[in-house]
Amino acid sequence: MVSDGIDRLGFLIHDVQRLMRKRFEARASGLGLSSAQWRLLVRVAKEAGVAQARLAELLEIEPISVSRLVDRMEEGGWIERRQDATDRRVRMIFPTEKANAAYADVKSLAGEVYEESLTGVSAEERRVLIRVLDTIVQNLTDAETSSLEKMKNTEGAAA
Amino acid sequence: MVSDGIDRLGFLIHDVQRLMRKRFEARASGLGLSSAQWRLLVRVAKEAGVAQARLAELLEIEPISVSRLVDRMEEGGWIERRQDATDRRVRMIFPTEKANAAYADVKSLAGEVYEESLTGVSAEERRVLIRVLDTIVQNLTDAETSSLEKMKNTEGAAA
DNA sequence: GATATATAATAAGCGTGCTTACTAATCAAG
DNA sequence: CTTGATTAGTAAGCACGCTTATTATATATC
Repeated sequence: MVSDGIDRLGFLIHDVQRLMRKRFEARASGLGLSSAQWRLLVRVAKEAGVAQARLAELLEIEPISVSRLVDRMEEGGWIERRQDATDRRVRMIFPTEKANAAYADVKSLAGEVYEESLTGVSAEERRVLIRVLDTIVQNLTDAETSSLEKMKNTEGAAA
Repeated sequence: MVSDGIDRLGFLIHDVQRLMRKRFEARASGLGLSSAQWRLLVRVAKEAGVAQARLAELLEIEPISVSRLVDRMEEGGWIERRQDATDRRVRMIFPTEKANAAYADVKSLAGEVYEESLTGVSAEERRVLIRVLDTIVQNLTDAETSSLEKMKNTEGAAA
C-alpha cells in the first residue's frame, strides 16, 4: 500500500512537468517562445479572433494571467489585440505572420520533447498514461467547479 | 499516430500538476503551507540538519530557489537555520516543533488528494502511471546532466 | 603565506501562475 | 433615463521556479 509509489504521485507529476517545460524552453529559446506562450498560441491559431476571456476558459487559467501573458506575446510580436466592433470591452486575439510561420516548427519541436520523454515506454503504456492523466484532470476539475460551468469542450487540443 | 493523444502530453502534465497543487493548497491553506514548502519539509524531516545545497540537489531545484523558499519557511516558523560549526559557509536546516506536529496531518492530506485524483483508476493503471512517470523523469534528467552527478538516491520520497 | 579555484548562500530581476480590487462597458429593471 | 448587476480587461502584489552575478568561506597550489 506504500510500495505502490502512489505516495510519490505529487512529487513525480511536479518533477515531470518542470523537466518537460525546461526541456521545451531550452529548445524553443532561440524563438523566444515559452511553453505558456506556446500553449496560448495553439489556441489562438485554432480560433483566430478569440476573446481573452474565452482564452482564460480554454486554458483554464485566470483572466489576469491571460492578460499579462498576452502583454508579453504582443511585445514579442506573436499576436495582436484588436477591438471588437460590437462590444468594446472585448479584445480579440489574432496570431501574427511570425506566429503562423513558426507554428509547424514549434509543434514538431514539442513532439520531439515528448518522444525524448517517452523513450522506452511501450505503446500500451502510453495509452494508459494519457488515459489516466485525462481521468485525473476530470476528477480534479469536476469537484472544483461544482459542475456549474461544466460544458467544457472535450475537443482534444493538438500538440 | 495523432489519435493516441501523445501530442497532448505536455498540456496534460501541465494541467494535472496545476490542479493537484491547487487542490493540495486549498486543503493546506489553513496551515499556511504551500506544496513547495511541503516538498522541502519532507526532506528536512527525514534528514534534519541537511545543508541548503544538499536540499537543492534532493529537490532538483537551484540553490537560490531553496534560499528563498527557506526564507519564507523560516518566517512561517516551519524550519530554522543553524550554523555549521566546522564550515561556516553552511546553513543547516532543522524542522521546528510546529513542523513535526503538522507532519502526519499534512501527509495524510496529501494522500487524500492523490486518492481524489485517482478515482476510477485501477491498481494496474496506477502501477503503470508511476512506472512511466519515473521513466520520464529519468529520461529527462539523464540527458540534462551528463550523468556526472548521477548518484541520485532512488530512496522513494514518502508522500 | 599568497594566490587561485571551488563551494555555500544570497541578491536582483524575470516569467507564470495566483488573489484581490479596480475601471470601463454592457445589459436588465425600474 | 437611471440605477444596479454583470462582464472584459487590467493593476498590484505574492509564491516559486529560473539565470546571472556577488559575497564569504574553504581548499589547493605555487
